[in-house]
Amino acid sequence: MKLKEFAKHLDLSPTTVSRALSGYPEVRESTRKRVADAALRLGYRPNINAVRLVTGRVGAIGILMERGREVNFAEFLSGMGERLDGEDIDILVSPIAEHDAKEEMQLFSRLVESRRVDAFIVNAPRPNDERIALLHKLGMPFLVHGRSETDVPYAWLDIDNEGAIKRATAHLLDLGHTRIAMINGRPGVTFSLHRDKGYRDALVERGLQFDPRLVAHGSFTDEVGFRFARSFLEQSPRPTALVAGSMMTALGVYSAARSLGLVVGKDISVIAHDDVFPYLNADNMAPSLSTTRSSMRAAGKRSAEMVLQLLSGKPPTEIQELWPVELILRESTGPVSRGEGR
Amino acid sequence: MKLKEFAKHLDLSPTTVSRALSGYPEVRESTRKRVADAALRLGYRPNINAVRLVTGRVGAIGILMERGREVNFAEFLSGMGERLDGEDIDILVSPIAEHDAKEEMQLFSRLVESRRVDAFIVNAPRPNDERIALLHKLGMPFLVHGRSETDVPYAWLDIDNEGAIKRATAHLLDLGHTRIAMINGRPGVTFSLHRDKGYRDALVERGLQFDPRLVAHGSFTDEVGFRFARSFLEQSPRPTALVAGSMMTALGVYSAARSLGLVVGKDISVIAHDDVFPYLNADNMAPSLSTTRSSMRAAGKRSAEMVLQLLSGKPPTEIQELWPVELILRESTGPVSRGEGR
DNA sequence: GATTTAATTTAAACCGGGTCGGATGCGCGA
DNA sequence: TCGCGCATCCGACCCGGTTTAAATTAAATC
Repeated sequence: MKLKEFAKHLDLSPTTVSRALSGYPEVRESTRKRVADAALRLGYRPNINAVRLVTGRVGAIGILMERGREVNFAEFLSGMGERLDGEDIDILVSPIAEHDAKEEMQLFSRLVESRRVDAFIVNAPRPNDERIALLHKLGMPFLVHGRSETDVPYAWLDIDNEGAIKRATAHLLDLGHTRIAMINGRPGVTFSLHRDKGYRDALVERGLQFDPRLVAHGSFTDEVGFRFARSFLEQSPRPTALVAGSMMTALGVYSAARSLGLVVGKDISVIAHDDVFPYLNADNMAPSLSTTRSSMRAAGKRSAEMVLQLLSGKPPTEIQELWPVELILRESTGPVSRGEGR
Repeated sequence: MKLKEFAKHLDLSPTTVSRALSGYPEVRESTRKRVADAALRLGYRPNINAVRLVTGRVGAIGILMERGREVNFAEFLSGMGERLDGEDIDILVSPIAEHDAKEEMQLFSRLVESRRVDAFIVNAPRPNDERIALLHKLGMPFLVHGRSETDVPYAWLDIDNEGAIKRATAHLLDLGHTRIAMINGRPGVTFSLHRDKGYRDALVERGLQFDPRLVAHGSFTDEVGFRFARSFLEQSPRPTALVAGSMMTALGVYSAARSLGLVVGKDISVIAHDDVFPYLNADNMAPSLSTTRSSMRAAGKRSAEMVLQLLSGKPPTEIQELWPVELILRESTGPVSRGEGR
């Protein structure tokens, strides 16, 4: 059913019908009601492509899904959906493989320039992220989930990675641990840098020296967690505590500890960062896992909200939020055991 | 830059330019080249909304992301992306909460009727799934990931859940286990039903009786795995083997076993279904986990391919695939230990 | 060289709505 | 009664391309 036919049914002009449905004030209330009812009854719905052509809006927010970041990603999406439910805005996901940087940027350019979305969400930015520069140059509204160091003014939502890891590390120090290892995220991305800083600062404040052999970088998989944890735990002297970048990493760490006959929470304390997945709960691990916690879903929801603000014209520099991170202590952390530590 | 301006630059009519870029045969090769070069140089790109309006195609495949199914979902998406890379087709994700069925269907109807996508992928179908009926009624092309029992002819891609679980169960029986528990997926969805059938058939073929107290249904989370595994393992006589619906479930099962002082692979054999996540590897678990394995990513990739076939006019009934599932034995399965079993 | 035929190119008609700039009609005060 | 303002409604043009049908040009045939 097209607008014209539909309007004829109602003995009205297409103009009036269009306005009635879009809520313009110059339509009599009774007329509007009549139109709305008929639309429902006859199942009329404006052709979305026509609307988009004429309004210039696409009705979609774009987001890239990088291979290897799928875990948190789904939760983030889900959060976005919560907020976008009812708005007439879709989420357009472009999965991209981890090509080399150049190829990735090309793909990204194509995506942005083809204007299939009204705004973009950029994940896991790096300092001076090229993507941010490009989006800014092209005038495409965007929100960064995370932060970047750049001259471009931009909107962002980030969690306090630095503070979280600093606090976690400090807590382990308070428990008497002095050799604390960390399995961080991929090298180069801002959040990994922030976490590194938090870790170092905590050490420095206690007068301890940073030991590069105790820090590793990699993606958030059990594989990486297992491998690095093994190599850390085989060092001598052995670290007595370990900060893990994600729940998946922690699973690998637990396995590694077990494979070496070490008891988590006693021989080795573990704190991991938890994005709060509905399918993997720190409380259910054995022993239960101490975590720095921040809901990825909540971040997704809030991000959607912030993008909407962006689209309604609020300046990017007024759309910036830093979220605190909780530290939740469970069984995986304990005082350094006798004979270990300093 | 609009088509008209761009054409003027080239001293050609918009028609010819449009055709040159779309690869129609009635344009001289030299002309086409000239146009293509200029397009690149001047950065001309057809307005996507205009193209969509006139062609009637949207250039997007829709897929619903149900809360609670996020884990596998991201992998599936990623696979789709692999195939869709280069095609001018986006993935439109609509996250939906688990409302009541009615509300969910309404949302679904809105989504489908608004024609924002060219085709749909339906996940986790039930027998006689309403969504399938609706899509069929509306003439919207769709692919079902999984199967449904319905009169409607439809395209689908499914893994052989029944065969996989039957084989897994049979293997456990071969090892001497007679009390085998199963933590299946959500009740009501087809794949859970298929798995139930595989489980029962394996038992029946060995002349064993089905015991409803040994089967549970729930979503694929560690929480569910933990809870059900505990309750199974506290039964007397205790089951000596357990089939888990997912990797996450298995994590919960491992925790439950540990919390009861039972050794996986010795006191209790475990086989889980593995969708193959890059971040969670059955080999890295301690002990390593025996699995029925089928790549969700591969399924996503193939699904995208099948949708493309659908869109190019191939009849749905010719687009149906059942994938076999591997059974991979690792350390978590072993013969029933002395004193246990029958 | 005139006539066909094939190869290119183009003008014009859409695709299906939104919205600007008037119409139209009615009530009210002077 | 006339003029004016307000509440409603409508005609026509525009969004930016694709595609049909027709025109133009080049190549082929006799």
